[in-house]
Amino acid sequence: MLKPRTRIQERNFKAILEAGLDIFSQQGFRGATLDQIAEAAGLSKPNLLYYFPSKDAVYFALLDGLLETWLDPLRHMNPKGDPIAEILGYVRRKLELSRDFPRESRLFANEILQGAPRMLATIEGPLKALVDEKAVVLQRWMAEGRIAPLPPAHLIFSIWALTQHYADFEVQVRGVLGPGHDPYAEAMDFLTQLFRSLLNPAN
Amino acid sequence: MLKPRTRIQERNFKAILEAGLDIFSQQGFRGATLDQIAEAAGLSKPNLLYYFPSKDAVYFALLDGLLETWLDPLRHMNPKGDPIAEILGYVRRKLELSRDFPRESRLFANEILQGAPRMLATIEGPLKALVDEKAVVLQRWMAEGRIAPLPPAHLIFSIWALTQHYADFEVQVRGVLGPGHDPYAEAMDFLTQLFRSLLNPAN
DNA sequence: GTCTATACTCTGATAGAC
DNA sequence: GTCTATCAGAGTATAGAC
Repeated sequence: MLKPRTRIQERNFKAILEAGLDIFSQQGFRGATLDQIAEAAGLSKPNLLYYFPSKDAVYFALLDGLLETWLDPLRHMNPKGDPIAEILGYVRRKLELSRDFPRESRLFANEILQGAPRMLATIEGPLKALVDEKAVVLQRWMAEGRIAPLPPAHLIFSIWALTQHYADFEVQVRGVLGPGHDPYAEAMDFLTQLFRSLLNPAN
Repeated sequence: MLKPRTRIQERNFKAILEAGLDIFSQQGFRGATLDQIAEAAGLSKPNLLYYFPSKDAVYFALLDGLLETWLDPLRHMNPKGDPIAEILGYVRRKLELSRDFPRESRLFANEILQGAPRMLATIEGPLKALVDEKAVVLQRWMAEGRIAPLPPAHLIFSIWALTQHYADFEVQVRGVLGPGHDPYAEAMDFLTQLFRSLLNPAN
């Protein structure tokens, strides 16, 4: 993969990644074609392949660039903060990611749906490690009676599932709600209420 | 599409649908190839096309056959039953669907992720109608103070998101949990607790 | 750096022998 | 009913002119 040096290269490089995100997130890896990506980027197909040596290279570049952004909110959960506030903050940031970066969410969803052929190592490595680390924090909060006792990994799964649903199944959400709704604003209130009652140690 | 008449036709017909489910659910519509499906079904490609006139025909046959099964648990929610028991029963049946038919769940997920090009009418028609109908029931239960007041559509979304996550993101769930777990059994307990606390009218 | 032309492979679908 | 052979089109990637 080329390292961009000039201003034109910089611009084309970004245009390709932007177009790739558009197409890959909607069609999956195999469904996307270089023709579509090149056209969306405003380049010829050979020119696209001047910047990236292959279709795979574009896809990998997208996956790599995204992972950090995606894991960041969980990393950000502070073991020394107030448990409820920290978890609700995580939910909020994760939902904002779904709202502001739905294509990125769908790109991941496609990859996982297909059995994560290109990300299994990441899932079983860094992702599992991060979840395990945060599970310890959650369990301490539970042991101290500051939040209700729950299986920590499944608590994290529930946050992922509920927030990503609004990006990954956006078509369905909007179709079922009909016009005149703001799905993400409504989701924010609903999820706050959901996790408040779930985490309440009195339950 | 051929109507199966002999025993052999019956068997091949089912083999094709079974193989199609395998491949389409993993690769999405565009990613799947007739070669893959034919091989998985133990037939030659031309022979497959003797039973179904096109790739689309196989895909549509799968979508059609599934919709009923998928909507059934929600239909089954009884307006005259006990609210908490009815909703928890719905959660349980939906989770059992994810456990017993994960490929079907992923087939739908793929379709929705790609913008539901072949199912938008169904979503905005029958599916929306069913959700609207059940939303009325849920709102009555809320008005009567038998469950906590919540946006009904989002309550239903949360059931879909939380149960389907275990099928659609199974690779991730298993990868993060590591060996020695029974994701669905754990999910059943967790989701029961989650919806009990969420629906509790005292909250 | 970018384009035209093209090589080569894969894929959906058809023809026709048996 | 099933197979071999094959077509037309789309797809990834490369060569080479400018």
